[in-house]
Amino acid sequence: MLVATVTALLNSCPTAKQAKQIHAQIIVCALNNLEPLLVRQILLSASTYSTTVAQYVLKILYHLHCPDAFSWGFTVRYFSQQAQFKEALSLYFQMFKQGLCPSTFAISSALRASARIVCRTEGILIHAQSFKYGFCGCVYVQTALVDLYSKLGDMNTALKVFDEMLVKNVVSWNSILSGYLKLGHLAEAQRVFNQIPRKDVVSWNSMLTGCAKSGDMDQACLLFEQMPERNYASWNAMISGYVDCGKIESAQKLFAEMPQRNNVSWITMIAGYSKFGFVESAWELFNQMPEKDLISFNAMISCFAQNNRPTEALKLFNEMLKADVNIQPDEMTLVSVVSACSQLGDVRYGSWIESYIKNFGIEFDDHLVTALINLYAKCGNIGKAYELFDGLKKKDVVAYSAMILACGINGKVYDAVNLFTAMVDAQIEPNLATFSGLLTAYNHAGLVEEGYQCFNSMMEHQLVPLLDHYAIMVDLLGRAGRLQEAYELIESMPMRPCAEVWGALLLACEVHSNVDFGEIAAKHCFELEPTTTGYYSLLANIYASVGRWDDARKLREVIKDKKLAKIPGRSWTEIT
DNA sequence: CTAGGGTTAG
Repeated sequence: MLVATVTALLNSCPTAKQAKQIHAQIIVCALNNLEPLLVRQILLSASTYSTTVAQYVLKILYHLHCPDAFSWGFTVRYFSQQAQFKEALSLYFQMFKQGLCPSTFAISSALRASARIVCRTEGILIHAQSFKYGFCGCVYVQTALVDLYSKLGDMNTALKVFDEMLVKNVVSWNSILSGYLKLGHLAEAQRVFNQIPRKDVVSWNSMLTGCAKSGDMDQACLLFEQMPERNYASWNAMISGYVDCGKIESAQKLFAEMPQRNNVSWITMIAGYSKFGFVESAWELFNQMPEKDLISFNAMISCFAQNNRPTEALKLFNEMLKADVNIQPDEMTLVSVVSACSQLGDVRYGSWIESYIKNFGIEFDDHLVTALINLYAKCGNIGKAYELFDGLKKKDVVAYSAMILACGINGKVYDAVNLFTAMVDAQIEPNLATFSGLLTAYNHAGLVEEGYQCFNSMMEHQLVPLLDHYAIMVDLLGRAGRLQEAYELIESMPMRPCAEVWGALLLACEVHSNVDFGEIAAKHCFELEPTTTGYYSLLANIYASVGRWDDARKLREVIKDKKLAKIPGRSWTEIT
């Protein structure tokens, strides 16, 4: 590669991520035999992208006159430490292809990389190589192997390697412990924990997290009190445990009590608030954060997107791109941004967002593609949605549900049903959202009996219908004119019906000019959402349609008063 | 080796 080409490439690179990938290419060139002086020039220009890369480049240059196994090993380790696991692995295999004998350095780093991104085949291959080169007695290699097999969930092999270790260290103990915890074998983990000769703070934290994840906060508390030393991870694991079991107040209390907070603490709380719909509290914390990083922005953007505040999500996204903040978004950012765009349901966002993704050099991973399916479906581009769906590497329950809904809102009931059948055939368990999509499909097609059957079949999948499912059913029954049944369904609901549910009935009553149920539905809507004038209009329409002009007029008066009373508040939100 | 952010819901 010529200096000019590489330099131009780097200068035109719009994202740090792409720049990093180009670094990787350059480093391979460097190690592969380019003239040192030429490469030096390239690397120095590359190093302007980050100080860590600059430091690294200097070290590489030191060895450059002879790209030997040591340099390669050093490089693999560097990438592994930088959490660039894919790059680390690919470098390792390139080195191997050159016929160079790997060092324990390279092997243990490559194993670490394959453990972190759970590359089964690669990991096992490297294990075989380390055996071939006689490195299986090296503690670093052994420790990495124990961790690899624990992360793969293969505890038999992990234990086999572990038992062969002449010198067991606390890291290998901890790897075994986290292996069992990952599988949810709490009792086994506890047994291992008790056996660890010199437990360190990681051992305690792992055990604590295991208890918290299984919902046993009492045991987690006990461990937290007993542990000889606490670090950030200990406190954060406790906070995260409380958030997971819905005890947001306890989480809040610990957050306030902890001696020092790091970004993980802040983000755990923000995500916790988001989960339970406390958007204002999340926003307040976010603003108090001293050093906001990518993940904190992602958490906050996701909070807005998940709580039906798409405009604020997009606003914050723009905020992070501003020069004074300048944080590069990643796949996860875009997933929330795409979700926000689809909530706004504006066709224009489709191409806007795609060009953004391309400009930022972001990969279209399955999550992002699923979010895009929804976006295109909402914009009515079902063909594009299908195209994306077919291109998915792995179709999971979310992907199927998104596609079923895509068909549902675009009037393709039979496609939706076929997808559902295909999904069940593929042994993928439908969830609540799957049924939302399917019911939506039946609703759009006005297929009452099928919808009913579908609703009732939820029980067969051990699913209890949520508010939304009831809302769709009420809408379906109501539009079909089966108002009595719709009303009875509402009455049979195990949870308190929200305004949306009564609103669906009210709307149906307007369509069918039914005063009796209309009045009941409206009464509930007025109670639940006194400021929404739309419900008053609906009832007024119903009165008008049966000739009760006086009642209709009275309601229109009420609407006028309410609108007047609302003006100050509304204009305020519109300005900001 | 432990702790934080993602997709579906007329």
